[in-house]
Amino acid sequence: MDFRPIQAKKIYEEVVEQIRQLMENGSLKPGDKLLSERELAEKLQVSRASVREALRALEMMGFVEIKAGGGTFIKETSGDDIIQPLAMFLSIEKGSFFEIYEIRKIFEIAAAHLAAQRATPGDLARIEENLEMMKAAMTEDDSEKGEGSDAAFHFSIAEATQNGWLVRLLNTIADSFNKSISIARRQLYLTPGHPQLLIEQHTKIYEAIRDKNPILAQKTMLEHLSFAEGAMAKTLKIEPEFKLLT
Amino acid sequence: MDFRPIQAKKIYEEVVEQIRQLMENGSLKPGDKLLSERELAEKLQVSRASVREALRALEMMGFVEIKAGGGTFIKETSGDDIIQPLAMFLSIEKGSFFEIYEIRKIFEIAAAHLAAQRATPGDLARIEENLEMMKAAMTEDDSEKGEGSDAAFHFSIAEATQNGWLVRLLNTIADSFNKSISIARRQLYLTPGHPQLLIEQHTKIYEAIRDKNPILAQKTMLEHLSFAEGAMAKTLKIEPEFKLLT
DNA sequence: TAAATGTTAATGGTAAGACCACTGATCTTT
DNA sequence: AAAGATCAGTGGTCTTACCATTAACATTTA
Repeated sequence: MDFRPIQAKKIYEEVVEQIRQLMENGSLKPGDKLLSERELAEKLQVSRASVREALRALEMMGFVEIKAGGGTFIKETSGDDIIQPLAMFLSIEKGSFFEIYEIRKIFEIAAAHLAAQRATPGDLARIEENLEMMKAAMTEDDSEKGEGSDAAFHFSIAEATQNGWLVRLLNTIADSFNKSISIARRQLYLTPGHPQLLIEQHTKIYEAIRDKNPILAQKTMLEHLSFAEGAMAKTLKIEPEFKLLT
Repeated sequence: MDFRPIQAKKIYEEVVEQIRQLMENGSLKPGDKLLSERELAEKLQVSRASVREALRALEMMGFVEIKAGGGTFIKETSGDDIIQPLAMFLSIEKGSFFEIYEIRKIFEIAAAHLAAQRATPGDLARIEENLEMMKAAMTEDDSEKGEGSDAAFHFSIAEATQNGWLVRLLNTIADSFNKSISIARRQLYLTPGHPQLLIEQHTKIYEAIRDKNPILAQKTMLEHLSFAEGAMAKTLKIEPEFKLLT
């Protein structure tokens, strides 16, 4: 006999699917207000609890925003939050320091390369601005400001690639990463001589991008990241598992 | 007066947070069985519905597996599914073809580079095996088998990097991507002359990795991906927004 | 008139109880 | 010992009820 299993899909998944399709074909646009939970339950012929579970799932994935007492709305900027689960995972998963950092290196190197090809004058101005802020932070001996402008520097380079997805992914990885090793990162700035080195490295990166030299940009970025990796690994007392990306 | 707003965190978020912390500090290990929904509700002094909403969220993010009638378990291989929302997003978001493909190129090129440095004899054997399967698929004119072995070929290269995270991320992106453009992908194999070209390209990639030549590996991989991108864009009638990654 | 205030209906948030289908282990029968 | 029946436990779903918040409307007040 050629029987096929009876459909046993969970109800909330069906609800998610229907809403997803409405978003896909454009019937639901960002900002739109969804039917109330009670109305949805009635229309779909399911309990309100099932509708709620579906909306929870969509909320976690960043597709809708639920306002208590107000209603449920299709979220405007889906995309940034899509990767929230990744951030959560990074807080749990231990011992993959070099694996994650390698991925970050892959992204950042590519970003530097692309930025050198595509950066607009406005992009360059932003990058330089962040670089100047780093220098100011050093002379003021303000390590917190230093870290902030450092992150902003890398962010502005990612933006210069004109690839929104690259910006989102790189940011998620870098943010989660910086959080999970904040101690080592702090140490990176407090070690005598390091601030000057970091500024030199950042300056080289900026100049390569400014001069529209993709190869040099990715080379200087790699040198910078490898240096930071080594310094932080030292603080964390970890040994690299294999040869670094070159 | 200096009042601060009362914390009005949603209950299910609190539940998620508590479970997350238990996973983070190791009290909950992969494979462990969670308390039943009813027990959790009693221990946490919340309703079962709230517990269920929390478990739904954890399920969507791939941290737990819920078996009807069996129980809830901490998932073994969290990581593959972490990015499921990404797959859903790709089905909604239009017009980011080149952005996503660029990210895929970044990953694949880096993977080829690293594979050439780190591939073990076993890795090389697997890569070659998939290459042979592609050739067989071509002589048999089996386009489905061709696509499958093509994906397997790229997967085995990613595995050869010895970086589990790279494998996971690249797979998620490549899978979602291939699904969303399955028509164009099919066309890629049905166009006269293309199968031979694809095999030539794959062979060059394999040889570069085998000869432990990272630079050549990433060059041949880029050529291959750019060719595929151009062919698929033609089918989809899309024009690149900017110069391709070089 | 216009701003502040009170009212109210709708909405999401939570709780409690009930029943069903499925799972897995135990017990019974063969 | 193997096969089948039994049964307690679990997630899946539905129903009902009440609370807290929101936003729109109506009212009062300066």
